[in-house]
Amino acid sequence: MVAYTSEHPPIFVTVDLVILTLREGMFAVLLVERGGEPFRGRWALPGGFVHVDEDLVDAAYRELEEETGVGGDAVHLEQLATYGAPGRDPRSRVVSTAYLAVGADLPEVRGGSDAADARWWPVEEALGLDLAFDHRTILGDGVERARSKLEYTDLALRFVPARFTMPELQGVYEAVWGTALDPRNFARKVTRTEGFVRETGEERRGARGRPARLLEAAGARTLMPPMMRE
Amino acid sequence: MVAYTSEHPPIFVTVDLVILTLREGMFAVLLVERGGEPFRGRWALPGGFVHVDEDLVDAAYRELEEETGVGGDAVHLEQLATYGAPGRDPRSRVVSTAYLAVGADLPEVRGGSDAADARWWPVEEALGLDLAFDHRTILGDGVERARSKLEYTDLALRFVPARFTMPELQGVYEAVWGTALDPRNFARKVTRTEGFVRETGEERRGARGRPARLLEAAGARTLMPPMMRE
DNA sequence: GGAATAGTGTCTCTGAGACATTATCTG
DNA sequence: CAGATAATGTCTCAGAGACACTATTCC
Repeated sequence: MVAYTSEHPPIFVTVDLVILTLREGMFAVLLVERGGEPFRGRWALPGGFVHVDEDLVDAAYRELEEETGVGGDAVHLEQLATYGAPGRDPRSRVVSTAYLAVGADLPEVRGGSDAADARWWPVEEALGLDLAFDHRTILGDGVERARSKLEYTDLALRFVPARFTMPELQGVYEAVWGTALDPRNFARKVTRTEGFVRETGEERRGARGRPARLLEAAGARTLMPPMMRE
Repeated sequence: MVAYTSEHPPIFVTVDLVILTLREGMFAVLLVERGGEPFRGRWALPGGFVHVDEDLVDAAYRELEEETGVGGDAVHLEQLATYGAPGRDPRSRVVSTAYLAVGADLPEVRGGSDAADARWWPVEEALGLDLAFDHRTILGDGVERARSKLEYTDLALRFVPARFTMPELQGVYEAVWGTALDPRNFARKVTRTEGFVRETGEERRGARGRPARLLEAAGARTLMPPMMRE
């Protein structure tokens, strides 16, 4: 490694966020409509520049809070990948580190500091949009990461509140994977996977039908054996 | 996203490489001894600055070739993660995207353009070194990525030549995972995993003992069902 | 023929997948 | 009591893990 000289010109660094949640049982992602050039009027992932003295993950938390109003504790955040092709931003060389955020029932949003509009999109619809920059690729990678992490980690629990029911948890898997699962096999699998969920002893009453028992996380971060995607 | 102003100062971007191979059956990583400050005399991952008009992955290929003399085709390269804590480089703000490289029996190396020395280290030893920057973290992440990708992808085949024997393949798993495997169960598993390996019809003779049949890759990139790490 | 290395079969157990009925609540 | 929703058990099949001997070569 050599000393810094003009041979190694600086590069702009941004973070972009793939923020996933379940809204009314639908797998959804937050997109913002661009208010300025380039790509004015096109939908994009929320994101922004990294400050000079700011860690990448802190920049991601800051953008997350700015866009959703939700603080870091309530939301799972993990690095996805870094996208750095020259020309991905027509203005200048910009390298972007993408983060995946997952939260339970994140709030409705409208507008933003520097965006014309912002709203939740059903993930399948969002994947069909012609997004700004290389955000279609990033979104696809984020969705795939979430889908595969449902298999072998407790990521599904980030899509539901601290207390949840077995049918709600099954709904997470069904919405994110886009498949139907058998409730008998699902419940058996969840129950027998050591440390995944635990009974709270309480029930959720008041709705139609038989009351559902409330569960909570039991602490395991990785699932052995994993859940099977079909 | 706003326009570029002095509010968003540029940042230096580098790539670092975790280059893994098997040398005489030992799981090994390439480290370079730093010839300049900071961290002069400490061991580090090979890496360097990204050029202004160079894609990140191209910078990684370039560094790989500079350090090992091996071109891209022979080596598997994938992005690992990006490390961007302020202060990780004492000189200025540097964000580094790390890549994982895996090749079969990569050549001996000595010295380098900008390094005092370079050599292959047994991975376990390297993990015990006090590496420069945050390279201990990066190395740990790279090794864990390789270990887990042996389970569900054909990454093991990148550690061996195009034609290889069943005991050689088993040796990859044993060296990288650091565990002993049962040859009967191993061969059954490999053989029954659709598209993993195929017989070439040839044998390797000339060594002591019964000749080993030569196998080759059969094309599958992901293994279903996965190999099991103990 | 001896040393070295490659190659293989069986049994048991665990977990996945297919499948329909009963239980408990609200209105 | 009707409608809605939650909860659960059995059978079959596939794959993992434990385990020891035979086959083929070189010297």
